[in-house]
This record gives sequence, structure tokens and C-alpha cells, in this order.
Amino acid sequence: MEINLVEELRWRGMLHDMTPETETQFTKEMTGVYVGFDPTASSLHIGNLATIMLLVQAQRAGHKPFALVGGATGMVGDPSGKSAERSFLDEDTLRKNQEGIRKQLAQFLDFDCGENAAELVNNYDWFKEIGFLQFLREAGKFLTVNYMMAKDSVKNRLETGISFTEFSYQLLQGYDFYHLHKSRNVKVQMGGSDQWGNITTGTELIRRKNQDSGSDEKAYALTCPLVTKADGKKFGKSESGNVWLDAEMTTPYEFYQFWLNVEDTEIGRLLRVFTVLNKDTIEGYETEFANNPNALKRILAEEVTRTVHGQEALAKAIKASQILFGKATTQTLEELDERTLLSVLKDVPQTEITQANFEETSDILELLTSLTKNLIFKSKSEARRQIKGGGVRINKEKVTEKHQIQDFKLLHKKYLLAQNGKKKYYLLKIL
RNA sequence: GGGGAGAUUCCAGAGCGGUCAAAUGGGACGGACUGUAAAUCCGUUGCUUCGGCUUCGCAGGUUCGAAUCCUGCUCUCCCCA
Repeated sequence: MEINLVEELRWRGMLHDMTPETETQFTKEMTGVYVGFDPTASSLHIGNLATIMLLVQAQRAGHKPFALVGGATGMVGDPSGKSAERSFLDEDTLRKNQEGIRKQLAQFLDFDCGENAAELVNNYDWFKEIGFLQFLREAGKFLTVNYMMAKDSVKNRLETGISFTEFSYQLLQGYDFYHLHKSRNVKVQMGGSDQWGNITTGTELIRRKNQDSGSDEKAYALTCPLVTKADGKKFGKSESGNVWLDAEMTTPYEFYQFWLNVEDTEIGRLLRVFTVLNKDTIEGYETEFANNPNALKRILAEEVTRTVHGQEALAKAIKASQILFGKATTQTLEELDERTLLSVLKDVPQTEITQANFEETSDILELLTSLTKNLIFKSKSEARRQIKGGGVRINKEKVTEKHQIQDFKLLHKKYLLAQNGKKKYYLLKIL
């Protein structure tokens, strides 16, 4: 192994905890590792990115990564970190979500590089074959309730209540590990630190089952710290909610912007966790741009956006950012030809207004609310407030209460660029 | 089963029967300063045709007038058994 995975994760700050001898296992041979993903949404989001990177790093270090989509476990619900019982997702939704997740993982991992090519598995494929009685005999028999109750995810729920279903979750996840261990020679399960309990249930199950059949084969666990913001809050939420990896749900422009907007103090850590740049490169950048955090953020944003959305989408996101945040004025906007304008603003939220409606109205407040289907402001009061506060611009020109719609010239005879605050843009198209 | 406490605007949490669209803090949003950062400071934070209109768990009632009083209901929490 030319790269020592554990060393690599350590300097990147991606190592939270691991079982004894995990490192030995990784240095000894090419090792099968797996990470599980819950299909609770049709897309992964930035919160999942850290564990994806665990797999990426494992593959770079020459190990064989397995990405497991929890088609079966998703039907049960992981109690970890949850204070209340979860509601079920229906099967159709789960099926759809799995497909979306599958595609996204393919962006990160190499599925066609011979020996250590990545593989995708779905635990529904084996759980659908297993009957309840069989499961009790094959899995349930090997762990005590006492052991399972000692897990934090369960303990924390004893006061408020936990259903048998969620209580059993760790056993299912443990069985996944066992199954992959037996059938695919997977030896390590990785995940976020909140998964420690579930993962060790797996190593324990494997240990006991192997012991039962006279083998001393072992399995290992490795977790990474959960990425949080400097203030301890969950990382990966923007003001509009989760930042998704799916371009339909979070546009490449917004995605790129998210990384540009991280706090200065986090850049170093984020570069280490979310890019595959090596140590010398990162430290070199940090020295070079010690007094220019924005340059570092651009590197971070470019690296991650390129991985997730590709070079072309990245180029557009950069172009759009330059135009929207550069010294753009009404004049520079007017100078852009239509094609450039549209391609730059492709990812900006848009809405259409009919010619008739547009011509009948002169009230700016109407334009910013009902005419634009409340995309920009949800009430006139709010629009009025923001105008008073000086935060609203159309075609880069500050809007005042005296303005009428006709005061603003349409770009290419059919577009207006509305803006609330420094960062939120909306493209209005008049049909 | 018995006893007690409570449900207020995004959250927490004040609120003498009138002057309460409702204190204060947090969050959020906007502005200033910067670097599309942080910190700081300022402003805003129910809707409105700016006349008003609809909010304080739900439904009734008392009153000229109720978030504030009464009745019933629903839910939450605590204590004892």
C-alpha cells in the first residue's frame, strides 16, 4: 500500500475513532471497506460528503470501497441522533431515492479500475430474501438485549420510548456488515462518529458468529468526526436549507457559492476533508495565501464543485459569480449579449411574467410579489420593508419607494434582474 | 386513580380588563464597515387598497371593551398512588 490510509485520514482530521488493529489491517492488504447511505432523500447532501470522502480516500489508498444504499434499513429508520420515532417512507419513494444516490456516488468513486474498483450494493437485495424467523436465528441469537440497550442511540430513548423496530435497527446494520464480510470479504465499516454504536454492533456480531463457526476472522470500525461549523451548528445548511449534490435541487452556482461563503476559520479543515489535494499542496496554498482567505475559498469551492458537477458547470458558476459579484453595473448588464446573460444566470431562480400583466402594472411592489408569484417576497409588507432598508435592486440599480416599473429598462427587451441583498438574485422574464 | 402547573407572534419567554400587533432575548432578513468572511454597529421582523383588518391552544360566555375574567373541550408537563 503506497498510501497509509489511517495516516492520511489522521492528518486530514478525518479520524475520530477506530477499533484496535484497524491500522494493521489496512497496511497488511487491500481491504474491502464500506459506508452506508440512507435513502431518505433523492439526493445526498453536503452532510453526507464527509463519509463519501472516506470511501474516496480508501480507494486512493488502494483499498476496495463499497457504497451501501440502505434500501432495507431505510424502511426501518436509524434512531441515532433522533429524539423521536421516525415515520416510514413508502417503497416507491425509497426506490427513486436509491437511484438518485447511486448516480451521485458514481461521481466520486472509480467503478472501473480493476482490482479495487468501487462497488454499489443495496441491502434490500439480501434482506428481501430473509424471513423473520431466519433473521432471529441468524442474527438475533448472537447478541444480547443487554448489549444492544447499552448503545447511546437506544439509551437516550429509553425515557421517551423507542419502538421495537427502531431498536432493531442496529441489528440490521450489523447484519449488513456481516453479510458483506462473508460474501465480499469486507473487513471495515466506516461512517460518521454518530454511527460508532451501530458499526460496533456489526463488528461484535461478526466476531461472535465467526467464533461460533470456529474462525477468528475479525472486522473493524473506523469513524470520522462530524463536520460542524465553528459555532457548533450543523454544517451544510444554507439559508435556503440543505445543500444538495443534485444540480436540480441545488444549482451548481448555489453550490459553488456555498463554499465561497464558509467562514475563514474553517477553510483549512474543509480543504483537508473535502478535497483530495495532498498535504504539500494544501500547505503550500495556505502559506501562499495566508493573507488572502478568499483565494483559498476559491480553491476549495472550485475543487469541490468540479468533483460534484464537473468542469463545465464549474466554469459557468465562476462566470456567474464574477458578473454578479464583480463591479457589475446597469451598464455592464446591458452590454452582455443575451446568450451570455442567460448562461450566466441559468442557475439563478427565475420566474416568468406575461406581457399583459407586465404592461398593466406600474407598481414595483406588485412586481416583487404577486407578479413574480411571491418568489422574491411573500408579502408586500416585506417588500416594502426591504426597499426601505435599501436592500432591493433591479438591474443593479437601487429601488426606492418612488420608483415605478417603467423606470427600469428591460435587458434584451424581456429580462429584469432583481436582487435582494448582496447575494440573492432573481431573473424575471417577460413573455 | 388523586393533586398541581401550563398552552402567547420562527424559538425561548414577559404580559395590571382598556394606552397590546403584544416587553425582552435568540434566530432570521436588510443596511454600514470589510473581503460575497468573522466580529461590531444600525434597522426590520402578522397582513393591508395605509382607512383599517386578522392574531395570543379550540369552542362558547361575561363586558362598552378580553391575550388578560367565567364554562366546556383538546393537548403538554410535574408530583403522589
